[in-house]
Amino acid sequence: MGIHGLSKVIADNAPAALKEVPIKACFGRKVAVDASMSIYQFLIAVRQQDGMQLTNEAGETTSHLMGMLYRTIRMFENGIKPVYVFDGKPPDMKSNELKKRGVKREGAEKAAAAAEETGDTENFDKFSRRTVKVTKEHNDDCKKLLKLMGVPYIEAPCEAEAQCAILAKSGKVYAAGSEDMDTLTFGTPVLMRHLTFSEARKMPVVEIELAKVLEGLEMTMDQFIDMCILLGCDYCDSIKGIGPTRAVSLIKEHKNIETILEKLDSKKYPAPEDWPYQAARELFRAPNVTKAEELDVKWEAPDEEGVVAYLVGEKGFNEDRVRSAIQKLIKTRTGTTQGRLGDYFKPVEKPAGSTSAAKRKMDAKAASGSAKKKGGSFMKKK
DNA sequence: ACTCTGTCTCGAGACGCC
DNA sequence: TGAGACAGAGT
DNA sequence: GGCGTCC
Repeated sequence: MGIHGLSKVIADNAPAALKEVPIKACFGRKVAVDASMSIYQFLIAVRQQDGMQLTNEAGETTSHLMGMLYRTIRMFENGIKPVYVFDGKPPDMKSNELKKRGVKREGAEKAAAAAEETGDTENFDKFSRRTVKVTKEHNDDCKKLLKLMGVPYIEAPCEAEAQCAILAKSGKVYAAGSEDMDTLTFGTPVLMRHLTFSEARKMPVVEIELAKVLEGLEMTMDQFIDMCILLGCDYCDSIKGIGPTRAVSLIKEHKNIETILEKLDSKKYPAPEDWPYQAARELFRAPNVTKAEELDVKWEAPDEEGVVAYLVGEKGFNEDRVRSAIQKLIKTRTGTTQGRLGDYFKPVEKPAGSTSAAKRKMDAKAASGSAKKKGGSFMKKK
């Protein structure tokens, strides 16, 4: 998934585009998050010692709900307001890629079954994680939970990453929150990575600014898209023998794939047969998305009893834990907690023109960074 | 020397008690 | 699925 | 922070 090696290309060629963001500087931001990707990660990671997913008594998986509940609350505690974006129908061009994944998954399923047969828990654990597939049920479970939590979600017509990018472009949200670098290729002005606020694994939130990526690479957006296709995307093959280094220099020299194909020695570097790079390019330039203006994104009060009825009543969660989790969520919306964090609230989510709060206690680097962003794209707050 | 490919490895959530 | 380390082949 | 537990 994503663009092969793009994150390294950016780190090497446009380091100024990358910025570690202090957690406090995230406060008040709205972020579009790829729901299916999150669910996928939870299904892989949330396991018990024997490698089995968490389930209720009926045997229904609950790993994804567990992850979604706690991560979402943790985001709110840090002032991040997520809007989750669910995948729609994948584009036809992705079917090759999806087929490959399906084949790999089948292999993993056999290996996992064999390991389970022989009681080899280590290998069962290893292979069963590779069999993970996000189903409609997983998605529906999470939509139900999000609705009860008062967290908005969007059903994208096609790729969630593209929809996230549009939301960020329009200013409905500040950034796309994703690990997937192709969100940049879809044109999100800001990509936030490692947006988990995990205490244990201390991974700093990293912001990538598209404008600075292009600046560092000295490319236009169209050139950047062509470079991403050369690096390797989900939609078509790339040219054998062209890796990150040559991809960057070829685009810089020739500006687009058409010219590269003219100039490149096709004996040394033959392009794939019937290479549909133009169609891939079109998917990045004009992806199938719902216009941001047509979307209503609102964060509402959580329905505590509803969440309890669902997670405790249906899914076997511990009631005390769920209630205290929801209390945390409620607290971040109203009351004293917001006051305490208010220092960081204004500078980030400003209505047009209020610069009064520009003063805060952050290190100079961070301060200049967010001050700049502030001027960019923001919507009125509700 | 540099670049790319292939193959291998590992890790992939979050909480709370200690 | 990706990201890093490595060996090996190609330019 | 490490480690057992969540369901």
